[in-house]
Parts: sequence; structure tokens; C-alpha cells
Amino acid sequence: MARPTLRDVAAAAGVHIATASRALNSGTRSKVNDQTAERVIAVAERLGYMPDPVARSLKTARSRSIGLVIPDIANPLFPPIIRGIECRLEADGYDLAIVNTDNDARRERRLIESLLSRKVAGLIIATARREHALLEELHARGLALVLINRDSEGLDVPAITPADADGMRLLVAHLADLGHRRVAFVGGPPTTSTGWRRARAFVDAVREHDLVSRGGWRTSSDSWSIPGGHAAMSELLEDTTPPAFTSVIAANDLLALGCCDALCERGLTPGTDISVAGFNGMDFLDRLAVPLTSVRIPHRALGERAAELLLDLIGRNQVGSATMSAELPVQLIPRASTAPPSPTG
Amino acid sequence: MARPTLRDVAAAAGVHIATASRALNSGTRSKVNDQTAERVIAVAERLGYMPDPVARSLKTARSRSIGLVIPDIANPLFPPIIRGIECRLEADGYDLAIVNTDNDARRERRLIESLLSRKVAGLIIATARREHALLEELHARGLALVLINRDSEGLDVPAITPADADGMRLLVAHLADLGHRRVAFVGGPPTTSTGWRRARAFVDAVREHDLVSRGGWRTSSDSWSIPGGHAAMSELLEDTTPPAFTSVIAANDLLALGCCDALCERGLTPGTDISVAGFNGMDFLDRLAVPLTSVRIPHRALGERAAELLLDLIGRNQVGSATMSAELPVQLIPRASTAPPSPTG
DNA sequence: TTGTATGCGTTATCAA
DNA sequence: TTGATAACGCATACAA
Repeated sequence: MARPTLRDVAAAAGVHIATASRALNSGTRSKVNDQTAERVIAVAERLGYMPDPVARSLKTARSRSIGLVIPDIANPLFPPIIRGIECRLEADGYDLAIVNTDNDARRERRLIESLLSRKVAGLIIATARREHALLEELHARGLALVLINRDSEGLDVPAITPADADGMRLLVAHLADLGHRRVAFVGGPPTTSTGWRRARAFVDAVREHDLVSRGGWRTSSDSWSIPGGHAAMSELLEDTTPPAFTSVIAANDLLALGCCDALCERGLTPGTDISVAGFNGMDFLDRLAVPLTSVRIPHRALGERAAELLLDLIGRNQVGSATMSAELPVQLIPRASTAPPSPTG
Repeated sequence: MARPTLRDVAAAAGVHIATASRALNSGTRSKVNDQTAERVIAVAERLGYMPDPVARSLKTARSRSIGLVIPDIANPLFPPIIRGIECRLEADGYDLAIVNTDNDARRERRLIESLLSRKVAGLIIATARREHALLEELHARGLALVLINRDSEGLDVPAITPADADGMRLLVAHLADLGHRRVAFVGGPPTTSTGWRRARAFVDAVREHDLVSRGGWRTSSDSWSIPGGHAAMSELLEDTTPPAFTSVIAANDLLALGCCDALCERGLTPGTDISVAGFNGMDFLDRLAVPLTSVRIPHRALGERAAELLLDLIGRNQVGSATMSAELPVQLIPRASTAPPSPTG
């Protein structure tokens, strides 16, 4: 036989289809006689009945899927986050639909619209910008939303983020401990909370530790990418040779790798001539030519927490608020790319 | 107004809902008067009508999604393949549902069943084993299937794979050119076509080039992972110190990294003391402490071709056959991990 | 060429 | 507690 339907189960159990439906749904089980319920459940089990998610979605205008919106799955930051999300969703029988926006707002809108047409029960958003009209809209439409990694300003939506400021403080303190005084900074897009917050925390921590980071030593890239880091670092290196700073912190690992490239091009060795640090704790950082000091963020846990929170909201039919946000702890991973300043620096 | 339905469009256009349906579907457009068709389309456009994919799926028992079955998205091999697939699917308005099997056959079955219940129009499978009963089943059930990266024996299903044998020949030839004569091999799971084929090609190429690879210099791991490569290499290194071979080829990059770890533990430097090569051309290989020689496979193109083929099958309502398979060309990327044998070797 | 009617597999409302 | 029936939004066989 083909896939059995509710009809088949009802027939085999000798009850009406409506009764079968009630018996099989935990929410309505109480409205049916215990013994008939058991019988129906047993029959369903025996026939291998599985409710058709499509029919169910059509009726209820909701599916057991949730949507994940990320910039690009080829960015190594995301796969472990995704595994964390899936792991949690699976426990509740939800599945995950992933879309890549490539940081294109039009594309993002289109893809989210497509997710909604598939009746996703909620959205996890990793593409938030500090100002993000689309997210306002979605929130206003009553959609269950959880931001991850980045958050958005003035938006009353929960966000699961790494402790950006803590991480940046750890990095600056680490450089200070090594004896650095003059430190440069390559930030990420200031339109993102991570870009903005890490930059702010950098400035604050530099002041706290009585280090020096002149205006001309700080810049930001408009993409979280290796080329972005390369361009930014090249710019910082233009002014004076050798550079007036002895170290540079990049707002993420890809930017840091770009910084390393720019240094190498000028005959400078990361770690030896100029200390370089990144952020995020990507895989394989420990195997690089110059192992990169970074701040490890709890990728899996970020995903799990975001999924957990979203499932909770969905279960209680709520939309959530920023008060449910959580900042997850990060960890400094010192490696060879940061070392005491070279005497010639 | 809420999302307009076909009903709304029909009403606004002054036609029956059935006519509106026919006008809006390219397949049935010819069955309706050109002018009314145009009118309906214009109205649909104006109202921003989008057919409800859920309702459509319920009716047609098919969705515009296709399923992708991979072992683990955290394996850096897959993200670029996924982007390739998505890119092609998007052009036809299909979306992609990804599941991770973690190489667990029960899990794989369950997840595929779930994809089918969501009425995916076809499946791209990256988890094929040489013997794979589940795939036989799916094929027998008339499902549109395309294998990617690996294929399966005696299964009349198209597969898009890298030119494994070519790649292995390139690697062996490369080592021979460098002056190596004694070469070891760490294979992947021989239950997979890639594991099996790369191992066979290795043996053949060694013979062709008149190199030596004794039985005790060849082993295989049961996982495509760094720990797997580490364990396998450790085993090969147990016999004699220093090793009797001057080079080792691993069947993929992760295994190769594990080999490097095992060498380092014994005070041997990859590239200097023992040449090491991998396979797949993962990202960041050029930035490693010892940049890893590898064979680059065309990740994106693999994905695009597989998607292209599957869409074609779906469009023609066919199930496909192995004759449609394609082997995509690969490219040797020599790096510092392979060098002339050390004089002391 | 267009309209009518039915059903895809559920859930939910209303009676019994 | 259970059964009958409608409806979710769409596509299609059939009738006109």
C-alpha cells in the first residue's frame, strides 16, 4: 500500500476520521475516550502512519519548519552554528530551511518572502544590520524572530550574540600583557552590531589599558572578508614604513587573514614584526603558517540557544522581546600571531 | 489586505477561478483566450499574487523543492557545492532542503523519509556508498535521483563526480617528478566510490610510474576525517623509524592533515622529511603551516551540474540513468608539502 | 474557450 | 465523547 492517510487509520480503527485526528494530536487527545485513543494510536503505529506535513500546513497555515537567514554558507562561521540549530530543532521535530542572502537586501527580502510562503513557524536571522527596516516589518507582522550573532538597534526582538565587548577586551589586554603599546584596528562593517560594538569596545579597552591607537591607525572594511581585510590593512600601512604601530586587531578572522596578506606583501611577518589577532575562532586557525590568535565564540551553543528560544516562542505563540536576549561567553585563544613587540618596532 | 489568493485574482479579473488558474500556469495557458490570459496575468501582477506552494503541493503531490543529502555541512567540502546547487536551482524557482546524515544509515533513512513527506521533486545525494540498499529502493520507487561526488555500484542513477582516477594519477606523477620512488597511501573508506577508486588509481599509477608502494605502506581509514588520517598514518609509521617511504598520498585533505599531525608527533616535518599530498582542494590549504599539495575538484561546478541534471529529469518526468553521469576535470595544485625526497630518506 | 465540481489530507466547527 | 461537514488554496477532469 501507498503511504497510509488518516482515513486509512480511522477505517482500520473503526472510528471516524475526525476522532482519529483528535486521538493522534496531543493537543486534542483529551477530547477523546482513552481507550479509543489508545486503539487509534496503536493502529497508526502498526500502519506506519505519518501525518502529511503539507496537508497539515495547508490547514493550519503553519509548518514545522523554521527558516535560517545567513549571508553565505561558505563562510566557515556558519556551518557549526547551523549544526547547533538543527540539533535543537530536531528534538522537537522541526526542520530547517536555509537561505543565503549574499548581503543583498533585495535578495534577502525575496528569500524571506519565499520562506514565509512555505509557512515557516519562525525565523532565525544572522544577517541583521543595526538599522534594518525589513526586520521591523517582520516583527510588526507578528512573526516569531530570533537574531543570532548580530543584533539590531531599537528592535524589540531577542538576539543570541557572542560577548563581543568581552572578547575585544581580552584581545587588547592580551596585547598589553605582551608589551604592546601601539595598536591598530581593522573593523568590520559599522552597519552591523558586531562591527560597531567590537570597534567601540576596542577604543574603550585601549583607553583602559593606557595603550595608544591614533585615528589614522583605525579603519573599517565594508565586508567581513579576506579581501576587505587586505584592503583595509594596506591603507593603514601606506602612511609610514615601517608602521608606527606594533600590533593590529581585526574584527574577525577573515579580516585578520587579509591583514596578514597585506603585511606579507610588504615583507612583514605576522607575529614576528607585527602582532595580528582575529575574532570568531574559525576552524583551522591553529594550523596556519602563523597560527592566528583569536577569540573563540561558542558557535554550536549560539545555534542551540537561538533554536531553543525560538521553539519556546513558537510553543507559547509569542513574538518575543529583546529582554530574552543572551550574550554567550567567549574565550581568548592566544597563538603565535601575537608575540611581544619586535625590538625594531 | 492579506496575501491575495487565486480567488481574489479571479474575482478582480472577472473570470472564474479555474480560468485564472489556467491563465497563470504556463502549461495550461494555451487553453485560455489570449486576451483574458493577459488580463488575468496583469491583475495577478497588480495584486502581487503568489501561488501558495503548500496548497499547490497538496494538490499536485509535488513541491518546487529538492532535497540534498550530505554527511555533514561542517565538512568544508560541501558549502561550495551547495552554493553551486542553489545557484542553478534558483534559476528555475526551486529551493533546496539540506539534511546532514552524520554517516548514520538510520538517520539517513529517517531524514530522506522526511524530505519525501515534504514532497521534494528530487534528491541530490552526496552520501552514496558503493553498496547502498536505500538508494536502490528510492530508485525503484521512481524517485528522481542524482548522486554527487560519490557514486554507487550497479545503480542505474546519474552521478556527477570528480575525475578521481585522473587526480590520483596527477598526484603520483607529481611525486615521481619530484624524484620520489617509495610512496605510502592513506585511503578513505573503501565502502565509498571515492575511497575505492582513488585507492585503485593509486596502485595503478604507482605501477605505471614504476614506483614502489609495498602492502604495508598502504592502509585506509574508515572515516574521511583528520582523526582518521592521524590514526592511519600512525599505524604506517609504527613499523620502521625512520619510515621506509619518502612520501604519502592521502585520499582527501582532511586525512592528509591527520597524516601531517602524525608525522609532526614523531618529529618529522611534512614536505621536508616526508612529502604529503591530499585531495579535494579545500579552502585555506595554501595558508597552512605547510601548504598542502592537493587536487582541486570543481566544487561549484559539481553542484551546478548535478542541479542542472536533476532539473532536467524532473522537467521531463524521468528518473534518469547512469549513462547521464559526468566526471568533471580536476587540477593538481602543487604546494610546499611535496618536495624532492630528503637525502636522508 | 470557459465554468462546474471534486479532491489532495488535514483540522476545526458544529451537532448529536 | 463521537460523527458529520466544511474549509485551507489550488489544479484538473468533465461539462457546457
